[in-house]
Amino acid sequence: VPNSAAQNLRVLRSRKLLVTVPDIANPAFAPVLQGVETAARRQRYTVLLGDTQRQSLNEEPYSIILRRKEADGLIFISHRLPKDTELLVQAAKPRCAPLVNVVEFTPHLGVPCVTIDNAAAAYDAIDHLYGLGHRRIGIIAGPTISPASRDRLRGAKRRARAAGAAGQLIVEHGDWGIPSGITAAEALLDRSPAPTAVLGFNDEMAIGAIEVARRRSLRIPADLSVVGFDDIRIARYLAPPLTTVALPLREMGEQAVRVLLDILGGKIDTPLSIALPHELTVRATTAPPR
Amino acid sequence: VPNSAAQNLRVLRSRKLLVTVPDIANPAFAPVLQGVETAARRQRYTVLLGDTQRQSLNEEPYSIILRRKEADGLIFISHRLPKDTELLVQAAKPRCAPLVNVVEFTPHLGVPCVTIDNAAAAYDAIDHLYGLGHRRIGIIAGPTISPASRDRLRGAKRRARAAGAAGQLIVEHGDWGIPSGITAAEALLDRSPAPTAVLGFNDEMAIGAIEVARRRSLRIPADLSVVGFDDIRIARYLAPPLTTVALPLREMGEQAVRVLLDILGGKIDTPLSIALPHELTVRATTAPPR
DNA sequence: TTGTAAGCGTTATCAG
DNA sequence: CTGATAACGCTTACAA
Repeated sequence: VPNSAAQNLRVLRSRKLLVTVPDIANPAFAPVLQGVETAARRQRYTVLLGDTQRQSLNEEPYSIILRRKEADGLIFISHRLPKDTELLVQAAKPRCAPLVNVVEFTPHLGVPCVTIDNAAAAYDAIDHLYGLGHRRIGIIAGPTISPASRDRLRGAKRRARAAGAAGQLIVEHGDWGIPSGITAAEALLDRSPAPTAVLGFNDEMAIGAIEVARRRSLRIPADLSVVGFDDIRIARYLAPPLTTVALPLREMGEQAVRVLLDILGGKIDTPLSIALPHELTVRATTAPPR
Repeated sequence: VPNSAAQNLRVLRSRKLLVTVPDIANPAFAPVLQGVETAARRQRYTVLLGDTQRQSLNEEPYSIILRRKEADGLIFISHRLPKDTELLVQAAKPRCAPLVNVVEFTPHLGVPCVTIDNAAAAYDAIDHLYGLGHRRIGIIAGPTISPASRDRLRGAKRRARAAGAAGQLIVEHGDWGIPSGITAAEALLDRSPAPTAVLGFNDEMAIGAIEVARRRSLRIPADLSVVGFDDIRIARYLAPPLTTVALPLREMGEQAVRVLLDILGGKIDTPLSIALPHELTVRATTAPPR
């Protein structure tokens, strides 16, 4: 059995892919990781894992990994290029640096990304609520800096404008975590008139909204409808089961590996970004308003 | 910036730790991974991730990684030694091979492990239910082959015997996933007399029990009490918030790294296993039986 | 077909 | 203290 370091040194290639996530404990990222891991193993690559805990500071050691050729490429779930990787992008011009974003980016900066059509997805979610008769809708968006969140906001507003009700859309921003969803939902429900429905830009923040409803003894969906984003594993087991925009998370991870290996293989004819289909999954947290 | 492969070849050490999990999407493993990642980075190690999807077949490529010196050591969450690593254990005798188990093992086979006192933890959970007045208790255990599950079963039975009610404990086995928890809970509640409380050996199977209660219109905790294990992040946000035995998952990951690095550093005076404290976290799924 | 040698980028050693 | 040199284990190219 050949020694890995010697082999890597000889061929100048590590057959390792670095994956950085903002927070492993976010249940939406696990399927992405599974997809990455599966696709990587199929191509005889292994996965180096980095958890940045959403701290820019924690990204630095990982950009060093790339520069040390400890990994051949990087797949990152983040709303920004990891610290110090701009250099790599510049250095690789006019070709692609071996970086691929999943989930959080929109086509941007010459960095390939694997996403969904975020605007259309949010449009669909709001459309569902309008179809049920809701007009005053609260949105728990992600951080204002997140491209995915911005796109979703754009799609949501477009649907509201189409109904001539853009002013009826009220927005709060969270950080994707449950506690921030709680805070945002409190603010939303304190408005008057209060919204009859809340759309969270991920399931965790939607869970925050459900928690606030519970605390205020609002029945879901009778008194308040809730829609999430992602379709994490427990979404269907919440009480009541969560209506949510399902993302093909696992496949997004697999596709990210494909794109990255294409870049590494020198196939520059790779499209710069891939949008996969989403699907509104209607369960039991949405109903007509009273 | 020095090249990693050359450096590794020169010093015959990769500063990488391989971590294999049976299923990344199990929310209990994420905090363990975070602990491992944090502790590893602190010691300037990086983490190679492997997801075995509970398939013995998928373990093989990872034992090769060790043999190729692609990683210096292995932390594994599994009820068995990964395929082909028995060889490493034998080869290292009488010293420790660089393998450490987290969460799933009990002191066993000369493989160091980081666990909790599983028997005591289950004893405490059953004791809580007895204290509330429950006598007929259903248990959703893990696979019969899992050492952790066996120890928990032993502790639960000890508490039941202490109350002279060992026969009142009824057991079904799941595979740690929600669907298996549903199946097991169905079987439990079909018994007559039906149990007034259910203890799941992880939170996901407990969620399965809650789901069955919902389907049968049993109110929790009025008609059925439920206790889980792990204290995953969403446990406190379930409706009602889940009573569960909290495991120090993150710290278990950190300790596993410490033990592994001690082995790698040749400190053979390392204790062969570490048991960390658990804590029964009482929330709202438990109450006296009607 | 089989075998031999060079060199990948470090670090550690040893001589100046 | 500074600078040349060998060796880590493999792959590949080339010669026998």
